[in-house]
Amino acid sequence: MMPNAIMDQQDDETVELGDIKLSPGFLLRIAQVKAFESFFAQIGGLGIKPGEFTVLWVISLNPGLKQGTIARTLHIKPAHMTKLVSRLAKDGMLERTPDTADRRAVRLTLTPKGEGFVARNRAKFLDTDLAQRVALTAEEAETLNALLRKFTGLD
Amino acid sequence: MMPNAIMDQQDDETVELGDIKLSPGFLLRIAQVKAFESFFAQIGGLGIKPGEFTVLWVISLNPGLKQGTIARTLHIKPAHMTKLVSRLAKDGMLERTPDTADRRAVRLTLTPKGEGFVARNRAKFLDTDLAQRVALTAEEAETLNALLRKFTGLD
DNA sequence: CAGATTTAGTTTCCGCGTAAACTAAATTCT
DNA sequence: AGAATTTAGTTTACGCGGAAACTAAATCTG
Repeated sequence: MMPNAIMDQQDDETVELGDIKLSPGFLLRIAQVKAFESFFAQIGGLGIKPGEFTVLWVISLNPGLKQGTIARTLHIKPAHMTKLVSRLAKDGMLERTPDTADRRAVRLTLTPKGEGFVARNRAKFLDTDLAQRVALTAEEAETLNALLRKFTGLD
Repeated sequence: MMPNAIMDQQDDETVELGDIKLSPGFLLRIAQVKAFESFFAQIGGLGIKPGEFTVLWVISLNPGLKQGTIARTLHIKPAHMTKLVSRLAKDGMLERTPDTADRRAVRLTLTPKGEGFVARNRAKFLDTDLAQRVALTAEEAETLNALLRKFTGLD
């Protein structure tokens, strides 16, 4: 029979990706999916998400920073930042204090609970060794990091 | 006056990020945000999203592939894949044809419209030159690509 | 072959993150 | 100083993507 080209296609799992494997955007998406999986596999039980921890981390390094400044730095949109901060405040991780000089602005500081949480989980979240757990050598991992820093403009 | 440590904090924009700049997960997230921005700046007007184009692309290279196989390959969850494919079908980009042998499975092929769309926008979507538009040299961009491919296991 | 299990895909429900509209405060411009 | 504009943050409405429950078909097992 063999009627048309569709029938020639095997239903096996070998999929041709072609040049899309060269697209930075595509590669970055897949890479982030893997990083996410790795993140939750390692510390899914803690009930906190990458963005939330990052905010706590930045506040711990810059106590009293304005909410908007942090949002801009971490590419978090204002509307989302409001909810994220509310969640963390409700969890007792941080405190909002309105700025005395500019009464629109909100300054953020960690509570002792928040400080403890960051200190305790610091190593797990930074997981600079993620790359090692994949196929990269230490040197490759460092190169990848450096190129990503340059790509993102964080250098 | 200068009452407490909070007041020492300047409200300027210099934010200390510390070791989080070494975290692959963090770097990947920022990198992907940038890639997204670049994507929409370049072709936002076309009314299609990265994931959608990628699916069309893969079907064009593998006509008649099963929906689930594509989803697994591209790390798209089944529930999301259903909606994504429905959208593309409604737009007349692709056709679903139930497999004759396995009546649960759905095979996907592009319509002429879909084929034309992929052919026409191929270059814009692959944008291998994204890296160039940032701070990377051609060689660095290639290294970054190679490391991401290895990291993601696509090599 | 009948019952149990697995597999493909869909539907329902929900949360995250965004855009748009809004409030309030600060700043700019005559 | 008073009106217009800008800025900080919140609220509301919504769409995307995911988890869980579900349907239907195929496969496995005794």
